[in-house]
Amino acid sequence: MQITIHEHTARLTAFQWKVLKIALTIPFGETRTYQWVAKQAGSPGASRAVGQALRRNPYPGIIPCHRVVKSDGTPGGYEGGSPKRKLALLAIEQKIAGQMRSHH
DNA sequence: TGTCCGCGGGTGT
DNA sequence: ACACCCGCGGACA
Repeated sequence: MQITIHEHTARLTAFQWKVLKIALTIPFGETRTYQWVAKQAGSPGASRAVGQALRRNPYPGIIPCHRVVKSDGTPGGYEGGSPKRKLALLAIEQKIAGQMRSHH
């Protein structure tokens, strides 16, 4: 069975889809900044708009919006303003990534 | 730290 | 067309 994602079904704009697809390319255990995502999307300076797009992430858990953090090192927003879960997810990912490396 | 302002895309009216 | 909203960024104190 073939699955096709129709972009209009989730009511997201082209820019928002672009942002979500870019988020998918961030490797496990790593982070990028909102600014970085904005540049990848071809709109440097649209970092706030990136936040808006990530907030509308229709596939939480699949699209790793938690890997996008602020440029000053603080985590930035997550699921209605709880950075705790965001930090916890990142800590887990980084721990697992480290174990994977040591096992080769 | 906290505050302030510019920013660019989105949403409602 | 307009006003208002933001999961931001950079500057400055």
